[in-house]
Amino acid sequence: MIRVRFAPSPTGNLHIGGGRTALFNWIYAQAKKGKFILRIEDTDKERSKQEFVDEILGSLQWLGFNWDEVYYQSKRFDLYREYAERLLKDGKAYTEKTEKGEAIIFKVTPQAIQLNDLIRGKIEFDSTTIKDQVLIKSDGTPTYNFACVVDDATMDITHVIRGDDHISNTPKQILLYQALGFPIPGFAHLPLILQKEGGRLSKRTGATAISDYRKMGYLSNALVNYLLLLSWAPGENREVIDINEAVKLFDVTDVNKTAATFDLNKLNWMNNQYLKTQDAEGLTDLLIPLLAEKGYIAQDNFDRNYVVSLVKLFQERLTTLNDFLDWSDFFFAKDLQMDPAAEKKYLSKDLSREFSLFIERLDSLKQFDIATIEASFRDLVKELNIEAKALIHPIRVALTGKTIGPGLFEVIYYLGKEKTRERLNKFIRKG
RNA sequence: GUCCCCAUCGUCUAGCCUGGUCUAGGACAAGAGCUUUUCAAGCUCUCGACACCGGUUCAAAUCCGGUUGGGGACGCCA
Repeated sequence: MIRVRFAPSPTGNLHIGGGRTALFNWIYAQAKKGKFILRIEDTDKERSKQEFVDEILGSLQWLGFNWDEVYYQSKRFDLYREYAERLLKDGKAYTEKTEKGEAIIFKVTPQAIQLNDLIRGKIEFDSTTIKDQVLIKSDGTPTYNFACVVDDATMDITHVIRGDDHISNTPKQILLYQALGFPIPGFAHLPLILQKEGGRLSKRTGATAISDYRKMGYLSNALVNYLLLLSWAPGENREVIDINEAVKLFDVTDVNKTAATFDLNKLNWMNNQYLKTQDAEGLTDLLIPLLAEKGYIAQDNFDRNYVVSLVKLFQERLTTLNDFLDWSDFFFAKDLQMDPAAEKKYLSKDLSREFSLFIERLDSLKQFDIATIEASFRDLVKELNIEAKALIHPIRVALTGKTIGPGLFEVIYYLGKEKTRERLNKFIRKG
């Protein structure tokens, strides 16, 4: 039975890199029908915060990485001490006193250490370049490397899948496995995700938290798909791939060795791919709380079918969920937000006569549906002997406040006769 | 400074293990066009890479060595 773990430290949010590590652990567990274990590494009492634990758990759930077991290192201090004392008794460790208390330190003996990485192959280290390792700090808390080894061994972790930045921790940990007589798990070191400017992803140059992407309106399955493509490919030039399909094809040994740059452009593209193919009802479910928050709809009293229709109208042009909020405002807001540049460009000219005639036509329509609206409009421009777009653009701006948006006749239909008349009237000069 | 990892279009990658089928394929971005009612979407096309040097070989993107470049680690942080 394969057992993998994701071991975040609750000293900050779950960031892109952590999410990606969680993804590869989770997907490997799924692929091998093993267990995915979550371990909260909260040994640093000063920096660990409950709010971060909640945030990390929430983000993992949002991403869809459900765990089979969860552990907290802060509850296992006795265990770490027990193993440290065993090493002490075996003469493999020694104590050192400081003002604060007594630390237990592991004695590193000279030897060659070989790591057979599942992704990178053989890596050799010379232990003479490694200092003696603190196991238990003088304040009684375990160090990262020690707690990590004791936990991975006692939790029967078979494969340690983690970031590249842990490669240099691995020989230290292997020494501890050997000293404790624990079987050594398989190791797979994932390449790091870099930012465009070079170096690791950092808050300074953009969003790093998984929750940030959620807030910006990215779909979890799009984000996961994008992250999966950073250092792994399903083959056959496939990119948009269902996670269940990916599970069938995935193996950790196929992961790339090269660090990848996080590219927002491609994430945007990916999100659009998911957004436009997603079921409109499901999308509506995601949008409703956001619309309510904006005050566009009342939480418990709104026309759901109407919202679904609007979602369908915008769906294929959305990059993020938030685009819907920004673009569909004119359907919900009482006061139209007018883009001044758009107004200047399309509504400076007096179109009173054209608008009035169009309103008359709308009013006399036997049927108010998209096709009929369009037919009567086409008829009108023919009669006026003007180009359709010469009137379409100004009307769109008058109705939506924008130069962009869905087709005009859909807009009129869903806006309704009343609002259409009202908004066009504002641009009809009396006299 | 020491140790470690990595190296195909601007970006993500396929190919590399098991040399020849690679005048290196796909996607994003960029540019052009088509469509058109704007913006998207869609479709077509264009631009664009095996870091460098040497070796092995009849043959190297693919194997080996070095150089350069990039990244990471060297805490009683995790």
